[in-house]
Amino acid sequence: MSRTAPTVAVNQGDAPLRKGPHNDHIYDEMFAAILEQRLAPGTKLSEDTLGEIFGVSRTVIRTVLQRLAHERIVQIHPNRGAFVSEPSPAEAQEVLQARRLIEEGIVREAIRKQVPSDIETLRRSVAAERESLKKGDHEAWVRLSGDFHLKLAAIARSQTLAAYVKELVSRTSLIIVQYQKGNLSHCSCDEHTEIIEAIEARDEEGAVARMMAHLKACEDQLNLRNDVVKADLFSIFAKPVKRARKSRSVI
Amino acid sequence: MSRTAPTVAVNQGDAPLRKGPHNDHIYDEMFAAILEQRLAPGTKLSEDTLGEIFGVSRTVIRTVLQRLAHERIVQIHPNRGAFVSEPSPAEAQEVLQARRLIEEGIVREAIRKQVPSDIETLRRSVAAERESLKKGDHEAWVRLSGDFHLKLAAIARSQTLAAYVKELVSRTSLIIVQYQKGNLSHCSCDEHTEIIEAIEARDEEGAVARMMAHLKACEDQLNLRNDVVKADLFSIFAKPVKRARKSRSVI
DNA sequence: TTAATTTATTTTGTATACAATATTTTTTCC
DNA sequence: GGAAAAAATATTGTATACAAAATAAATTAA
Repeated sequence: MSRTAPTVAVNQGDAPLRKGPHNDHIYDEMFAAILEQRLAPGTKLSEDTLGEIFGVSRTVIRTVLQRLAHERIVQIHPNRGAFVSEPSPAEAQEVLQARRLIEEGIVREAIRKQVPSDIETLRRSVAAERESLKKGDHEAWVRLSGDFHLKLAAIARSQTLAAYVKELVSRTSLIIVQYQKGNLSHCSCDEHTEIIEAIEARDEEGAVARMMAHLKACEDQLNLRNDVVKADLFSIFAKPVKRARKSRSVI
Repeated sequence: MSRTAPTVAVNQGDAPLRKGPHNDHIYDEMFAAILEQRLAPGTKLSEDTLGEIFGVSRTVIRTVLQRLAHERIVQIHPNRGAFVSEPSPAEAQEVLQARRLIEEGIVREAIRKQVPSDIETLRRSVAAERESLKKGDHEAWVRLSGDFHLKLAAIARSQTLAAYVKELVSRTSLIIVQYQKGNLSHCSCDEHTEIIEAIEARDEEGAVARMMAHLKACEDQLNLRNDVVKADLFSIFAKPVKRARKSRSVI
């Protein structure tokens, strides 16, 4: 109501406007926005607002939100609405653990199933990643560095595992936004390149070790001590005030 | 329209009729029906019909169907409707492969994270499974034999992996319906018991080996030769008819 | 009769309307 | 002024209405 944007903000021009997988387009758009960290964790995703932005009714927005919720990058609180997920430290560790497990399996399978053109595909992906890093295009870099893992899953020829990896990679992106320690994220290009080389050489243990090291490096740049992150203001600025705060406000 | 069942068939009596997680209840009901093999693969899931049965509008049925579709036990064909999934042989192999990978990790983690009461829980689960088998309650047996794997995932303390296992177990149920070779499904109780004992003894390699053998036994009772399954009538009853069937109808 | 075409019916996709629940603002009371 | 209560507003949950597509039935042509 109070928004100033026009009714159709995204769908202006190219799309047939009333045809095809409207659904998928909006999903892709929102998924990319979260993956590329343009939407911060905790952001409220109002159905009305999104409907205005994409020029559709709440019905289709709802479908998209439920899909994103099932992929755990959006959280729906009943009667309260949808929000970009804020993974807890415990959830973050779960995601990283699941990635180690699944991506080890994927690396082993990729070594068996690979054909030469697959290696080419991986190399191009890393090249694009390096390029985006050089240009300082953060959004492209996040997308491409995840893309490497997706391509690996595709080489393992398992749509099932690929779907899980897609989910885990996007959740990892949310985790990094929330818990990254330093300001500069470590360059994954070299690690990706090493993994490619080990896969090409069919060095199974070497490839697995490098993948594990890569995921470990990712985890090491996180601060998952939940006491620090979720401590409330009182425990941080704890001045010795006589009368303690009363039982926390009931809302 | 032509159905004879009354408008409210399931929701008669106990439920508050207008409150709470209506959604979840219908989801549970449909999930159980598919898992327990009361709904055959390929069954059409009409929105109107389901709405009548559960006494709700298509809106909420739609939500449930989309959720089931994301879990891959229902397939939605755009503009055609939702159907109970019919996993292809290739998909079946993917699912079994994913289970081997993920459940190996879960077994290892369960060994580390277990407390004595966890073993009790597992034992009770297998006892119930054995009981249902003795009573010849097929539906309960299917549910309980899957439940063992879910409980294992819970002991590994990973909701993420538990969700994946839940998905894979229910897909396995559909796969067994479609591709089981003999008529009698092999008794998993003993294998489950062996896994429990190895976990309790903290015999990691032994527990993993037993889990792998268990999943292998499951796969071995399947006939995944896609030539047999999907061959059309002509190739089976191939009489030497002069004029071959004309180029297939263009719709 | 068989096949193709047209018409009718059914079913899904989306928008909208209304009810139920949260949230915000205003009012009241101390 | 500040907290509590009440009213007003906004947002989600569900049902319904209508449009688009697919399926089924009926008609026509060969």
